Amino acid sequence: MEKFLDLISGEMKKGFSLAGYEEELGKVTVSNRPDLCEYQCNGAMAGAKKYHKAPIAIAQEVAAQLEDSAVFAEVSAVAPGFLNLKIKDSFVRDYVAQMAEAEKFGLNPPEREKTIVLDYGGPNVAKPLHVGHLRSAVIGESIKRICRYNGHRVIGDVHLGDWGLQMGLIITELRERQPELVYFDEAYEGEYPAEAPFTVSELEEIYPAASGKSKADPDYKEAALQATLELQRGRRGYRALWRHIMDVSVADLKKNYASLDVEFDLWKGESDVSPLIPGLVERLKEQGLAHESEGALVVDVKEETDTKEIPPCIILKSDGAALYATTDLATIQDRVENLHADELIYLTDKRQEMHFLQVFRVARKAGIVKPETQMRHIGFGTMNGKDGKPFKTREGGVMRLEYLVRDIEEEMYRKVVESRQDISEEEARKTAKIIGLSALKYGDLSNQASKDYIFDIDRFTSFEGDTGPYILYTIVRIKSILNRYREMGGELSGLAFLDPENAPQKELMMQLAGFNAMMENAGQETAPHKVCAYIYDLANAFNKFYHETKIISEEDPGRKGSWIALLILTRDVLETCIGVLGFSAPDRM
RNA sequence: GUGUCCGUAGCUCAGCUGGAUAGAGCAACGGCCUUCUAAGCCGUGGGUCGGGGGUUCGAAUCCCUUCGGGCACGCCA
Repeated sequence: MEKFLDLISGEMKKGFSLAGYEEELGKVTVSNRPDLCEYQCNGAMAGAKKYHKAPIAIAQEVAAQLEDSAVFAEVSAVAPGFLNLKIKDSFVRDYVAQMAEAEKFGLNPPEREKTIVLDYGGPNVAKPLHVGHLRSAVIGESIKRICRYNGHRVIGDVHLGDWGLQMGLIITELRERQPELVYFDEAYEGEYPAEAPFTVSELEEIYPAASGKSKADPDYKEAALQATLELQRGRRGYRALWRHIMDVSVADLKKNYASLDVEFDLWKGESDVSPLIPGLVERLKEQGLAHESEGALVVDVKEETDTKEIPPCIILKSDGAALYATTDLATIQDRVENLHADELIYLTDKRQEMHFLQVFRVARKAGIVKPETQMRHIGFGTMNGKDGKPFKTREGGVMRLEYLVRDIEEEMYRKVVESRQDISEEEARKTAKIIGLSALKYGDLSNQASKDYIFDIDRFTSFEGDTGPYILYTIVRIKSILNRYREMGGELSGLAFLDPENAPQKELMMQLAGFNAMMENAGQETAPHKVCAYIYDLANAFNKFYHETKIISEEDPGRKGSWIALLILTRDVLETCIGVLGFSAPDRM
């Protein structure tokens, strides 16, 4: 469906054209003076210079051409040259009615469907998720859903950190604690046990213990490095242990991500591409891109237009080991060759910008990606506490994601029980979980991803004003009316939209009409906060309408039916939007 | 030091491809529940858009400069 603003602009352009002006001047925007008009066009002022004419005169001529417009109820030229517009009720009504029938409420499919590989998550195995992983998961999940809704094929990859020194550390620590395990017996040739010799919580305790020791004891660190190397070279017992660590850890990670309604299509990691690294390094050497510098193998990525020094991208350390950039390049190769990615999007902390700039340049220079493959790094800001410094627990440590989610759910449970006496324990728990997730996610997503933001649990759980729970509350209100209507024998299908009868109703309809443009834009800009801003406006528009209109008690079946149709559409649009944001609404709250 | 992002109400943030009186939420104060969920609605107060200069008929928005802050700048990820 053509977008609402484009239709209006089209009509305005006709006006400019008929009056003898360039039609591009007829671009219409939403009014920034709602007291004066619904939409506005500033083209007369933009054209004044070109046509050597007073803007107000141009505006008046254009307005005169649009007197009998099927779109505008009112076109007035106002000093110094604004065109103030009001839309015909019937035009708004028709658009909304079409939207209700259309697939995806009139959102157009993309010109070209892309395969996008979205890299978000990035947890290290054997380490619990903490609040630092929250933004990546929440923003990434939403971008994935927004792009999918816009008609693209999106593959989400968690991209585990599963191949580094941390694995060697764990193996070394296990060996100290339980040297009798068969995994450490090099002579052993039989099958290894199916059960892991540790639990998740043990694993989570082992890693920091080992990490601490390696810092204090050089011999211990040497042992860990050696274990890492042997693991990577394929020592049987170590590979078996690694498998256990992965299984135990990934199961736990999946559980944690699931509690956030975050779901990855692929659980790949650094280890998956390690076989590709030797070939990749050879290729870079043969292409003459990689050369030795200060003992390391590097690729220069400087460009003439750079405004700053871009250091070369290190492919192999001076000890010959691969590092972050190397596995990322191998991963790009894998994603292009095996997943046929047209676009690669990475979601990480914005501090990694330089790293991705370097990696992307190497990938381009070496032809690892096609010239038309897009690569983007979306760097998000830090989550700070109320003091403006990186978020910490009261004790000063990093907060585990699990505990954060649990605390928010507890607080929500308290509030749900407080406001609803008739609720069962089970429903209260379930509802608290849903509301808690909306609070957490909306709180994050409503800020621009690239900016740092203040993470304030008290504010997010207060759920007044511009919050997730406010959106859910609005949806629940609608559902409640629809339920009542149905209980009274009302029909939910075959309802016709009528012209809006008052300003709040028209405002609500115009908000709805902006859906497709908003969703397309949010997709192009990978900007979940635009979806948040939209549903907040939409929820406001609905709540104003709600207070203005008694629906259930309305006796005229036509009006009532038309209002119900509007409610259904509002509910569906709101639920679609929170769906792409990554949360859902309960039936009651 | 170089680069980069940011600085908007007491607090948290929108707005930034230039347009009319700079918007929300929280906090403060005042109204609205016999009637579809008051987690709501209506209203009041609160701003030299960090400072200065420039471009423009018009600047929070574009350019320059200055101050303040975050972050990044070769073998971590």
